[in-house]
Amino acid sequence: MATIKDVAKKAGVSVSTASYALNDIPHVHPETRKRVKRVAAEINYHPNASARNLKTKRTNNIGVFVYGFGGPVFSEVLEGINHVLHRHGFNILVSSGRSSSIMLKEKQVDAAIIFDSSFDPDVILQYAKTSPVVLLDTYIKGKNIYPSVIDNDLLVQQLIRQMINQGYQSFVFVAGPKDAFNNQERFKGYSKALQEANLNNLHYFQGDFTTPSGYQAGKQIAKMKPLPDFVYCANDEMALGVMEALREANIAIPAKIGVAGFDGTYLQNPYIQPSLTTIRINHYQWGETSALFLIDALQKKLSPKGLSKPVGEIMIKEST
Amino acid sequence: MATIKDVAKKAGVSVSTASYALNDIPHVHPETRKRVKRVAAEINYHPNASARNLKTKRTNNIGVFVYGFGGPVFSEVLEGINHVLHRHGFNILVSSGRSSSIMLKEKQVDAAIIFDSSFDPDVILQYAKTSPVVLLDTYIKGKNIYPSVIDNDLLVQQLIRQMINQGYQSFVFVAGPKDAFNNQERFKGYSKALQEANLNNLHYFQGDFTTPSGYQAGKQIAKMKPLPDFVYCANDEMALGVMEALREANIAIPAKIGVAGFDGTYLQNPYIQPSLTTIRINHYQWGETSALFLIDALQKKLSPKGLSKPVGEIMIKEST
DNA sequence: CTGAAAGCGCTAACAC
DNA sequence: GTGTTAGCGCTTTCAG
Repeated sequence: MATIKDVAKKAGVSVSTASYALNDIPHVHPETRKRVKRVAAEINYHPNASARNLKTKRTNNIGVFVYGFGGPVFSEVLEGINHVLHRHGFNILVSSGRSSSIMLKEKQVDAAIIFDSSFDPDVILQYAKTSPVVLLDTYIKGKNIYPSVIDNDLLVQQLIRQMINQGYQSFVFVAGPKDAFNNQERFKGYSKALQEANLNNLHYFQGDFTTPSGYQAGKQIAKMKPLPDFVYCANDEMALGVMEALREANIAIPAKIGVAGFDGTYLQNPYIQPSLTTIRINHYQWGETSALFLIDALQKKLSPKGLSKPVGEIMIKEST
Repeated sequence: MATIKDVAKKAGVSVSTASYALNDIPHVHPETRKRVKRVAAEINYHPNASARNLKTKRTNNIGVFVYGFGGPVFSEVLEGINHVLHRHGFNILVSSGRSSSIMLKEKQVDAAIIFDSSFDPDVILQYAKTSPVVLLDTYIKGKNIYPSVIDNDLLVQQLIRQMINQGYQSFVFVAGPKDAFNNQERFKGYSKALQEANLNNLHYFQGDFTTPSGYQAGKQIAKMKPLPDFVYCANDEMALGVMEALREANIAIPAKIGVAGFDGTYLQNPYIQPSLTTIRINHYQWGETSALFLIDALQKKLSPKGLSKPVGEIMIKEST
C-alpha cells in the first residue's frame, strides 16, 4: 500500500510538506499542493486510519451501538443518525453485542450513541470519562452521559386514561421482555391509569416485542371468559399479532374489544386493518436530534438546554 | 488513559513482557502473567486499537456496508453475519454511504461484505487488491472479489411459468427502482416466462420497493379495463401495498386477480391476509454463509467450491 | 524467562 | 514555504 512517504518522494517534497498539502494546511505553495494531490491520486494513496488516529487521538468515527439490527424502530433511528453524521462529516460505525464493547474500550470511536439496554453500564461509565455518550432508552447518570428516554410512563398513562373515559373497563396487558426498560415503564403508566380509576389489570401476558409473541397472547385472550374489553400492548408489533389472533377468533375490533400499541411504526401502512391506536414516536427525528447533540458535545459546544426527550403523540385510530 | 507503559511500570516489568503477558504468549512466567493481568484490570487498561492495528496491520474488524439500515432483508442478513462473526471472534462494523468508502479506503476493516449496489466499483477493486470482499446482490469480477447473487432471473421465471400453467393469462409487473440490479433481473425472468408462452407484459408500473409505492401501483391496476388476472411484484413489500389497494377496490384475491412477490419476509406474519405467494430467500442463512466464507478467505483457507448463491424456494400461498 | 529498542504511518512542533 | 524529527502506543526481533 502506498504511504505518505511514497507520495512525498514521487512529488519531490518532504513528508511533512506532503502531509500539509494533503490536509489543506494553508501555508503550502499552491503549485506544490496541486502536485502533491495529483501524485496522491495517481498512486491511489489514502491515509492509513490507524496511523492518523494514533497520532491525532481522534478517529472521526461515531459509534452507534444497537441491541440488534432488526425492527422498524432501530432502522428509523439509525437513518436519522446517519443523515446528521453524514452532513457533519463524521463516519457512522454501527455495531452490536460484544463488538460494541470492544470498540468502546479500545477507543475506535470518538463518541457513542447507545441504543441497547443490555450494554454493560461499567463500560459506559469508563468510556464516558473521556468521551461523550448519548443513551437512548436507558437511564444512567454520569458525567458526559446524556440520556434521552421516551416518556413511556406518562404517555401510556394518558392513553389509558383516555380509553377509560371512552368507557373501556376491563384491561389486559401484553408485555415485552421483563427486563426491558421500555416494557417496565409502559407497564407502570398502564397500572397508574388503572389504579386512578379503581380498575384492575386482569392479566399480564408475557411477550417479547415480536408479532408472533403477540399472536400467542391474542390466542389466550380470545379464550378469556368474560372477554376483557381492552388489550394494551407494549409495542405495535405485538399489537399486530394480537389483532390477527382476535380476527381469527371472530372477535371484532373495536366492536367487541379495543386494541392499542406503542411506537407508531405502522401508521403509514395501509394494509393494517383496522388501523391501530398507538403512541407515535418520531424515531427518525429522535436519531437526528441525538446525533446533533452528540456532535455538539464532542465539540464542547454544549447547548445549555441539554438533550431533549423524543416527542410522543397519542394517535387514536380505528382499533379503539 | 492507561497505556501498556503504565501497566509495565506498576507491575515492575518491561513493556515487552507486559505485552507478552497480556497477549498470552506462552513463554512468560505464570506468576508474572498473573501479576501483569491483575494490574491491567486494576488500572482499567485496554490496548489502544489504533496503535495495535498500526503495528500488526490487522484490525479484527469485518466491515458490512449496506445501502440503508431499513427493511427486513437487510436486518436478517445482518443478523446472520453478526452471529458468525461473533462466534469467530471478529468485530462487526456496519456502515453506509460515504462512511463505507472511507472505511474501506483507509483500511479500517480486514475484509468486507458489501450489500449496496450503489457502491463505487473502483473503490472495491482497489480494496480487493489486498483484502477479500464478498459482494451480495451485485456482480463484479476480480481477484479477491466473491459475489453471491440470488438467482433472480431463473426463480422468477419458474414462478411465472407455474402461474401460467395454473391458467393465468394477462400479467402486469410492479417494479423496483430502475437501476436496481435485483429489479432488472427479476423483470428479465418475468419477461422470459411470458415470451415462452407467447404472452405480453400488459404494463410495467414503476415502484421503489416500498409498500406505499406498491399501493400506488395497486390503485392504477384496480382501474385497468379489462383487469389483468395477475400482478407480479418485484418484492413482497410492494405486493402488500398492491393487495391493500385491490382490497379497497373490492377486487378479490385470488378470485379475481393473483398477486405474487419476492423475498418471503412476511411468511411468518399471520396478519397478512391472504398469505402471499412469493419466492423465499433464507436471508439469515445467506448472511451466515457469506460471513463464514469471508473468514475462510481472510485466513487463506479458501474452500475450493467457492461461495454458494443463496437458495430460493417458490412458496405458493393463498394469493394465487 | 525478561528487557532494550526498532519501527508501523502519520502529524505537528520547530528550525530554517 | 519547506524540511527535519520526535513520538503517538503497540508488537516483535534480538540479545541476554
